Amino acid sequence: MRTDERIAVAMAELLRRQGYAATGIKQVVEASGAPIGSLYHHFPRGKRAVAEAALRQSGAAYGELVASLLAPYDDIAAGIEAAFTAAADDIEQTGWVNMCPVGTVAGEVVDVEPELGAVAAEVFEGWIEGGTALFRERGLTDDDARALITAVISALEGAFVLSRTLRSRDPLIAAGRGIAAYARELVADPVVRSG
Amino acid sequence: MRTDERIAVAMAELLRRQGYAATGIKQVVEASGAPIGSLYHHFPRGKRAVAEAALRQSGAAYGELVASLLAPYDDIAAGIEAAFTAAADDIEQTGWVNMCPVGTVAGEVVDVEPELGAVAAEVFEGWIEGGTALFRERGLTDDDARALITAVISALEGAFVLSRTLRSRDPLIAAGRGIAAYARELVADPVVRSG
DNA sequence: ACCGTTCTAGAACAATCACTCTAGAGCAAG
DNA sequence: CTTGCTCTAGAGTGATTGTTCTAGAACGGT
Repeated sequence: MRTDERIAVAMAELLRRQGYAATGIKQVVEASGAPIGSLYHHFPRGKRAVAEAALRQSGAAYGELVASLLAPYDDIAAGIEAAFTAAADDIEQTGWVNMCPVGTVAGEVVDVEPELGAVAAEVFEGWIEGGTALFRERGLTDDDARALITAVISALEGAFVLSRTLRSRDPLIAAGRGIAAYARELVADPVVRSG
Repeated sequence: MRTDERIAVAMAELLRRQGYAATGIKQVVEASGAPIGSLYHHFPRGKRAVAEAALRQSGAAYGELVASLLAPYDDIAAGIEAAFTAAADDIEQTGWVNMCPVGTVAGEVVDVEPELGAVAAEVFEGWIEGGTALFRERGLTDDDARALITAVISALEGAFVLSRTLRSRDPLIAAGRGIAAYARELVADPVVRSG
C-alpha cells in the first residue's frame, strides 16, 4: 500500500471514532507510521486534504458494501432489512464503532469547513445515484427509487448514531423494518410525482 | 435569564453548528457575554460540563417540540409526515442549520468523551420513552410504539445530516414518507413480538 | 459598619494545535 | 561518480487550547 493511502486509511479510522475536529495530525502520523514530513509531502494542503481523501476512500468502500448487501435480493424490502441487520451485527461485533466516517464528519463540518462538506455531499450523492439505479432495476420508477434510497441512507446514518450511543441493536433493526415497510408500499403502489 | 443558562444556550448554539471538539471555550465566553471566570465558577468541571448542560437543555426542548408536532394528529402516519415536513421547513428557513445538537455531538463523542456520550444516551432514551407513550395512546402495542419512535428518531437524525449536507429538503421528506409507511403498516397489522 | 459568600473579571499558564523548515536518504538517468 | 528528483525524517514555530489564579465587585445577614 502506498504511503498516501496508508495515511488516508489511518485518518478514516480516526474519523469514524472521533470525528474531524478532535483528530490531530499527530495522531494520524502515529497511527499510519508515516512521519509528518511525508504527510505534508503527499498532502500539501494539510489536514483538510487528508480528511477529504479519507472521506472519498471510505465513502466508495461503504457504498460498494451496501450495494453488495442489497444486490442478492430480488425483493427490495427483504434486501433492506438484511442490510440493516448486517449493519447491526457489524456494529455490535466491532464494539459499537461506526462503520463509516462520512455521516459523523458531515454533521460536524458542513458549516465550518465548506470544502470538506462538499466532499461529503459528493459521497452522499454517489450513494443516492447508485441506489437509484439498483432500485430501478428492481422495477421502481425513478422518483420512487430515489426517494427510497434517500430514506435508506438517512435512516441508516441516523440509526448508526443511536445504536452507537445507546449501545443497542434496536435502532438499526427498527429503522430497517421501517424503511422496508416503505419499500413494500412503493412496490405495491407506485407513486408518480410531478416535477 | 441566569448566567449559567446563558452559557448553556450559547454552547448549544455553537454545538449544533460545529460540534463539540471544534467549539472553543473562548467562543462560548464571547457568544454568551460571560467572562471566563464566571463560566468556571458555574461549571467547575469546565467545557465538558457546559456541553452536558447544553445537551440536556436542548434535548428537552427538542423533545417537546417533536411531541407538540405529533400530538395534534390522531392519525399517527399523518403526524409523522407533518413533523418531518415541519423539520424540512425549519432547516431550509434557517439556512440549513441543524435544529438540535444532540445527534451531531453524539456521533462525535461516544468513544472519546464517555460522560458526554452518556448524557446524549439519556436524551435519546427520554425521547424514546415519550414517543412510546404517545404512540401507545394512539393504539399501538408497547413493542410497536417503541420500534416506531426509535425509527422516527433515527430517520430524523440521519435525514438532518443529509439535508444539511446536500442543502436539500428531499432527505427529510423522503425519510418522513418512509417512516409514515411503517406507521401505516403497524396500525394495520400490529406485530406482537416475544421478549 | 462589618463579615462571608457568591460571582465577575481577565491576565497568565502549560500543553497542544496545524504547519514549516532544513537536512539527508534513496534511487534512476547520464 | 554526479546530478536531479522524490520522499523521509523530525526539530522547531507561532498561534490557540482548556484551565487556573489572583483580585475585587456585589450582596445579604447581623
